[in-house]
Amino acid sequence: MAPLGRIPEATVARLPLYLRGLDAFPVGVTATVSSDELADLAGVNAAKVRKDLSHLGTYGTRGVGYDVTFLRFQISQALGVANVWPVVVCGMGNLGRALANHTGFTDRGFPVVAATDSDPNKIGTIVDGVSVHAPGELGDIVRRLDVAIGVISTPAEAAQGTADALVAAGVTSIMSFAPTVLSAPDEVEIRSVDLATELQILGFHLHRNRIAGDA
Amino acid sequence: MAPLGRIPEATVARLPLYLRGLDAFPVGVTATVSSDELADLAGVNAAKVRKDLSHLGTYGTRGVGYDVTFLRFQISQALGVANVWPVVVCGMGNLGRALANHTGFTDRGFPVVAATDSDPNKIGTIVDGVSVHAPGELGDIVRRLDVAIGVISTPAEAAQGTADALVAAGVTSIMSFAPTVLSAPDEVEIRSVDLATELQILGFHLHRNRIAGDA
DNA sequence: AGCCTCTTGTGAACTGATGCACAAGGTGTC
DNA sequence: GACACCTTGTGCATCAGTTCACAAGAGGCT
Ligand SMILES: NC(=O)c1ccc[n+]([C@@H]2O[C@H](COP(=O)([O-])OP(=O)(O)OC[C@H]3O[C@@H](n4cnc5c(N)ncnc54)[C@H](O)[C@@H]3O)[C@@H](O)[C@H]2O)c1
Ligand SMILES: NC(=O)c1ccc[n+]([C@@H]2O[C@H](COP(=O)([O-])OP(=O)(O)OC[C@H]3O[C@@H](n4cnc5c(N)ncnc54)[C@H](O)[C@@H]3O)[C@@H](O)[C@H]2O)c1
Repeated sequence: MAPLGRIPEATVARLPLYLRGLDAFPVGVTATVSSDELADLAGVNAAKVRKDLSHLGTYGTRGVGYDVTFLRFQISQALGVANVWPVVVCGMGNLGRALANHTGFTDRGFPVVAATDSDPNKIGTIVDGVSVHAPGELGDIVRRLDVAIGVISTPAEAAQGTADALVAAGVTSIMSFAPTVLSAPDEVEIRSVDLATELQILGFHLHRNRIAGDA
Repeated sequence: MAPLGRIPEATVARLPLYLRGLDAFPVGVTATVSSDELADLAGVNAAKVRKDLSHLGTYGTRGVGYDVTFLRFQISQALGVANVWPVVVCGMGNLGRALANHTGFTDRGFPVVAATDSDPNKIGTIVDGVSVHAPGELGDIVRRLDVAIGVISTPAEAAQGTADALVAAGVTSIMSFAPTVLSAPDEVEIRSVDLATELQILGFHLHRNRIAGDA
């Protein structure tokens, strides 16, 4: 019954999964989906689906389920997927190139519009359709291309400096792959994707099971 | 005072950060670190550091802090970082290549020992020192090279099949980049790294702020 | 020794998220 | 219209994780 109140963080993190789950239904065709089905498609449980959707003020129909088209619209609305948020990739190394070359981002409203790199051999080149600039031009790029999100894929040593430059240019959303802690003002949202840590968490469980197995 | 009880998931996820924070101290030199300092280095707060470390049964010294060398040893012990867990990368495209080429993983005990790809032009080649095999050979590879962790960087359509093959070969730890839900037996630990979702979460906050700003 | 300062370890309150269970409300059939 | 059948929406209990606040312990200084 919440018309448009605050949406819990945990719910926000699942909305994209629901949206993706709805891709299983053809567009334009009238269909309904139950919380049970959607739960399967998104890999969560049905109670969570219902509670999450209730935060959107979305009304399904009791006895029937949710109208797929309307639900898609509601979630898109909440996430603001109609917007296009231009992305700048800082550090066109192995990872940066993979990101820039990835079509899935552009499709979902996150086009990579420019890149920076400190390597003189890369500056001025165009990689996968993305032009590479000197780090010093970051401020210009952000303003000129209306960049909303900065991706940090530089070595860890350069990450904080890059973050500072992004913040100085007015970017308030950062996704970082550098294995280091970044500091920034509170209003800047930083999502740190730490793959080495992910592997270490897997390693922890392997280690624990091995010990348990031996005992 | 917990000697070696169950460690909460949230704590496990932070242990690698503490370990990384301790890199700020030179090895072999005697030094102590307070929960406050370590909190800064890991980007969390001091209370969390103390509670987390208390789960390891680690004892710091009141009035002084934690002995850096001993703490490093304790956390390493808990995470089992002394072990080496061989990794197979499934899908040597943009992302797979970046991962295979990344030295940071090998350094931390996660060497990429082989890869698979369905592209006949890639099968049989060696990319960045990693030999690429046909998907059908996955079982052999896992057994022969004692693979512990499977990375899925295939297109989403091929992800479930790849996961099934990994599980059939006895792999119980999977890190997936494919934007899809994977099903597997309960004993298999799957960590899904969904970059498009991460961006959408950033997009949600941008969207919300934009609305708030207009109001 | 006595005292002061520092920092840990932890009980306890609090917060946010999860999952259960069921009444409320809708559909379809006879 | 009445009844049988579904599935939502939500109140409530529960759980995990976070944060506070402080007593207890350790070192150092006089
Ligand atoms: N490649 C992976 O699979 C992987 C996995 C986990 C984490 N990471 C992390 O992601 C980051 C990038 O990894 P990578 O493998 O692409 O490294 P890389 O060395 O291939 O690329 C880094 C790029 O950043 C550029 N660079 C350096 N300083 C810069 C600056 N100040 N501004 C802009 N560009 C700058 C370099 O010239 C280089 O091209 C690293 O922090 C790494 O630890 C990478
Ligand atoms: N590149 C990125 O930055 C990025 C970002 C987010 C998510 N992803 C996801 O990661 C995955 C890989 O992305 P990518 O950009 O590397 O794609 P890609 O198309 O460059 O690479 C995919 C590779 O997988 C191989 N492949 C196909 N079927 C296979 C199978 N059954 N077994 C083994 N290999 C198989 C293909 O031959 C290809 O080489 C995709 O699911 C993508 O959605 C990538």
